[in-house]
Amino acid sequence: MRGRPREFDRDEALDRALDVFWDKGYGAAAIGDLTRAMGIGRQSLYDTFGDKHSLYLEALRRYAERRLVQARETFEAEGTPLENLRVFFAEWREEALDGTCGCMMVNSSTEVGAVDEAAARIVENTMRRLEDLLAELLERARTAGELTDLASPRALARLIVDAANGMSARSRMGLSADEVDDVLGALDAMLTVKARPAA
Amino acid sequence: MRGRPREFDRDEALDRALDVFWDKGYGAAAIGDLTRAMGIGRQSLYDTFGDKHSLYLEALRRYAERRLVQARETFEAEGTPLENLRVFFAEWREEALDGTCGCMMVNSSTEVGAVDEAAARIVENTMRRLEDLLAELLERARTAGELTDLASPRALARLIVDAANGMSARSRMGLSADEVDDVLGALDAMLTVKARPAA
DNA sequence: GTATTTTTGGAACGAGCGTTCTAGCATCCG
DNA sequence: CGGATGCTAGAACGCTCGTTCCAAAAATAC
Repeated sequence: MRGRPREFDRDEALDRALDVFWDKGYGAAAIGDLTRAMGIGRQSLYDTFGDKHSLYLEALRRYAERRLVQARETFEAEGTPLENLRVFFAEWREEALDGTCGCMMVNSSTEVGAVDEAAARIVENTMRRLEDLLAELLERARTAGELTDLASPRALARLIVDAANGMSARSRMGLSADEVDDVLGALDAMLTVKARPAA
Repeated sequence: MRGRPREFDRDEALDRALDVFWDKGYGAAAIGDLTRAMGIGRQSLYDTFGDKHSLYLEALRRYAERRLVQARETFEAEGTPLENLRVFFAEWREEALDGTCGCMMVNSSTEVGAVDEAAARIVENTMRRLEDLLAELLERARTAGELTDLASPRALARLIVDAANGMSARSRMGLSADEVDDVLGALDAMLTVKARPAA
């Protein structure tokens, strides 16, 4: 007596919804846009995901988790810490040039960050965890003698996160490869420079 | 036969509207919020500013112009280029710690940047001009021998703009002084470091 | 078969929005 | 004074949206 089974894949539908929210934001994504992209009917959406806000939070959590997992995998791959960081930079570069949507968490923080506490907490936690992961990686780089002593690993991690988020905001207006490479090159040079011993 | 004169100051009312848009964004700022903050009636708003979108663009232009003027004044003050840049950092620090709204242009770029072309153009032009001002300042710092040769003035300017915008996005979630100082300190150390001549 | 569940889609509700219209009152100029 | 303009406030329009209700069809389990 289990009745008719669901015809769509829940995770797949959630991914489609994620794409819509990522592109349009929360407010501008209408239910019609969502059901069309997800390939399901209104009632199925409400039965499966509750309401629009719940669906949004679930998509945002999914996005955040995916980002953290990717960063962790990159940071814990084989290779020196600095090499892994450069892979992270390369991934960041590709996303800045390809996608025109920016980082969904940055978008969320400015759109609903002031009103939606649940979303704000997700964004805040994720950014802090990403900062922690970066700080750990830089700590290892320092131990390995790969890192500049210009600033603490924590400070450098914070600068990198801010630069990434800032570029995400700019990526909406179309970034050239030069602009991205300038920023990444400056960061790279900074991280590896050895200060002159005596002024 | 000129009739009754306007009772409110147009610029002042525009500033109040700017505050509302800055705090709530475009979509979440209702006409009622605007008229209440501006201290005028609905009809006066429409007669004076056209409609909501025109008012928003005018407020955004005002904000952008104000930011550019402030940056230019800071950069062209007495003192060495690097001293002036540090004043810029101090102003940036204060805003990141005091205001919880972030930079209005960053907020605009994520909220309406995808839909509102007029707003996107304002943001884009302003950010480019700010980058240019920073690059000129850093160029002068280089000439004066104050600047690192780790990266070009243009690249450093782009990094600074991205870091500022990224911190703006984070400021919505409440930043501690440590977090801000970490980023500013790392940037400062980077800009002034002299690379070791030989490895 | 029956019972149960999911599907789809139409219809409607209710709320909020930007905007316009209207009417009445206030203030200025000539 | 009269004419013109600005202010206020209420009412209404039209639109979009999220959400719910409902009914009929389809697919499973017993």
